[in-house]
Amino acid sequence: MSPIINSLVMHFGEMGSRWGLNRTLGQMYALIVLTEKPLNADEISAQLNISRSNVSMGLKELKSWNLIKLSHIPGDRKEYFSAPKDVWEIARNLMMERRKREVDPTLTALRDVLLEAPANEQEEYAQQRVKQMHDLIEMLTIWTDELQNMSNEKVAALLKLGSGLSKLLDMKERLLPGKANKE
Amino acid sequence: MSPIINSLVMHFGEMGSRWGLNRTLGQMYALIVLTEKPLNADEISAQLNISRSNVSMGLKELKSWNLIKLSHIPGDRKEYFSAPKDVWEIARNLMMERRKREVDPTLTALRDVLLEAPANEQEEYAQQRVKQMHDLIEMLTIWTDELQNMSNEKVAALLKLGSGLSKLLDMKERLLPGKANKE
DNA sequence: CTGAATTTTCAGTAATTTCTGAAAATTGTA
DNA sequence: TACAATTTTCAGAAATTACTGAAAATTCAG
Repeated sequence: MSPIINSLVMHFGEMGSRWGLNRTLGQMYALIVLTEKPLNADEISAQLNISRSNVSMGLKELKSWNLIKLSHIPGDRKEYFSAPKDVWEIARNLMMERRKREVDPTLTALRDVLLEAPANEQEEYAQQRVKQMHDLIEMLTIWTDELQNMSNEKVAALLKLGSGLSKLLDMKERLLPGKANKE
Repeated sequence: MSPIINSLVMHFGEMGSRWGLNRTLGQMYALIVLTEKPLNADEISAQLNISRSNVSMGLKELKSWNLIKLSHIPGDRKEYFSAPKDVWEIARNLMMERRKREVDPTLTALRDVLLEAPANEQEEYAQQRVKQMHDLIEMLTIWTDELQNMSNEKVAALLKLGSGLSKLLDMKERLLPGKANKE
């Protein structure tokens, strides 16, 4: 493996655990993303020195995250894997899956709590905090939905706004003062 | 512990591991956030059935995330802990710390790779992908900086935009077509 | 200062997560 | 359909991470 690719594979291995993945998954995905031609499971297993079965489990996981594409080579029965060529697509899918795993269950739990009648002072306070959290998380959720549906170009434009964002908000406020937004 | 609080403590315990924390940390923070009066380490230890030393380590971690506030009660030598009353502040700090741990090191690693001269075809392809990732992550970083510096009200307004966001972008494009934004 | 109260550290243990090899299941071709 | 190629599953082993109790360090009132 080329030194550059190797160092990135190592790095993403380290980071893998900090993101919801794990070391092997991070390494596998780095290798797949950085390699131009699709790889089969044996190649991945050999390059990363991990067992064939571990690769199989890793690929299953990456599939469930929608992070890899499957392809075939004529006359070869093996399956070949590659990453979307578009980093935006990768980022989108990552965001979506993380939200599904990390945020959605909490939103549900908070909603459930809000349906209960508070039994005393303490619970009243707790519910008030739960309400705040719920509202914040719900807004974030709506936002990420919005990002999902935007074109790459539009998301890119939005991100490029950077510090212009604040100004844009002010402008909007001047043009459409206090106009309520529906979701 | 009240049933409502208990169920949330359990839930955040579960989720703790999916976020960069761990079970105990999630439980501790849920308890602190949902309890109105500041808690001391012994109370936390008792309520959650975890060792005093574990609480100490957890509090150290929560401090490093800027998630808790320290206070004292006159005539009591113990330290008391509470969460910011403002969920935005919590969300902000969480975002900042996660970025520091999960994104910044990667940005650095990607930059380092971009400084190397590609040795062959493979490396050339890899660098091209690294460039894409780098640019995307850098934009995200600038954005989160921007969010850090915005007032709560402004962030709230931004989040509330929800699906109005897309329209706002269009509007901007009409008014200031193609205007470049500096960071 | 002294010493009791409190907090922190840390080596060892417990719990959890990840990884492997062997076996089972699936796939596609002849 | 039969069978070789390939992939998946899964029980146990290995590695990692989290937790504890005991001891050390710190803090602060007297």
